[in-house]
Amino acid sequence: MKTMEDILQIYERLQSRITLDEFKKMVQEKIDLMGGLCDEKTASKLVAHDLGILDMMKIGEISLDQKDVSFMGKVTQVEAPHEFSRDDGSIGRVANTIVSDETGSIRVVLWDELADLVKVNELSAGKILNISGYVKDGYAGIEVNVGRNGSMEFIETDVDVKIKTHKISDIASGMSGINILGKVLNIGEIRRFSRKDGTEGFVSNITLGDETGRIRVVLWNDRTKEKLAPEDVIEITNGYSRENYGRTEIHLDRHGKIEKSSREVSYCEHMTKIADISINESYNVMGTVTEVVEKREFTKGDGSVGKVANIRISDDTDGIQVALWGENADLVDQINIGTQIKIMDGYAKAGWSDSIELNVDWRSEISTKDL
DNA sequence: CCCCCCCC
Repeated sequence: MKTMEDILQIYERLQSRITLDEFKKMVQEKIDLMGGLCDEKTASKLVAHDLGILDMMKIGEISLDQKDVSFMGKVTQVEAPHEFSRDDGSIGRVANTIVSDETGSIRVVLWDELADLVKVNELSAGKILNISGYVKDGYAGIEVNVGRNGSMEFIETDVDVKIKTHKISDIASGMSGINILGKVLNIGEIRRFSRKDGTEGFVSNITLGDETGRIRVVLWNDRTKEKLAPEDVIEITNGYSRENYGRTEIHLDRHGKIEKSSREVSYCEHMTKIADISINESYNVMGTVTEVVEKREFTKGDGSVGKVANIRISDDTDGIQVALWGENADLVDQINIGTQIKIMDGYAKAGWSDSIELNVDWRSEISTKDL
């Protein structure tokens, strides 16, 4: 009986507050009150509404267009709560969790008393929750905060969970909850930096590849401590993406996770023919040097000195201008007309007079071979 | 939350 299913589904969200019998009684009262003008399902919704429960959504439907949302999901990740001081001197607590259902995952931020539930391990991975909160564009994308007017209840049911594993080619700027299985292609140095508040931080980059492409991953602080080697297959969880000088990169901060995996990943380098290059995209290109212009120094906006060298390369489809920036400019000292060049992650931009120029910068890799 | 963006 379909109606009964619908009603039970609505009741699921109320079960921590009233018994099923009480609920059915309230539904009947509602029907009577409406003079028989509404059916059981509608009456159930009205009762739920009267009890302060909003229309329930699937996690995949939650967007910044909503203000307040209610949904049910399974806790798939919990982080240790952090303490902070409020201006009035009191100590606040905040805990981040990831909650998932069969349509997706979302970050749920719990404050104070709710965050304490994580501390005492009452809220842990696998628990099913009914959540009402407000949608916020957080630092790492969309999140739901359960504040004063929100609520969180434990419920006794199960939820199918589909943890989405992304492919590198699917990653666009502004995504959160990014999970990828990939192969480590490249590992950069760990750099230390000072924040405005005087504290110290660490950051490093790796390049990750899968069968759809390659992407730069920025590791922050403790994530830089992971012992990684080229060819390692890793699984990254709960990353977020941002755009940096025109290219999308994935960030992993304290909310993210890196784990080594024994699974296979077939990374294959996808090379693009020069004729297929269009602006504002990243490419891997192979070609022969047909022209070399001496490297030049120039003054940047901040007064410091920059270096650039321009060359031209060709393959069997076309030729293209290439700008070698910074340290890459020194490469012109060892290349000649006829040198074979392989560029990974070059970035095509509009050059002068309608041409396309392939930029080789600090995020690119370039190698040469003399025939 | 870091550092490079810029030439002919």
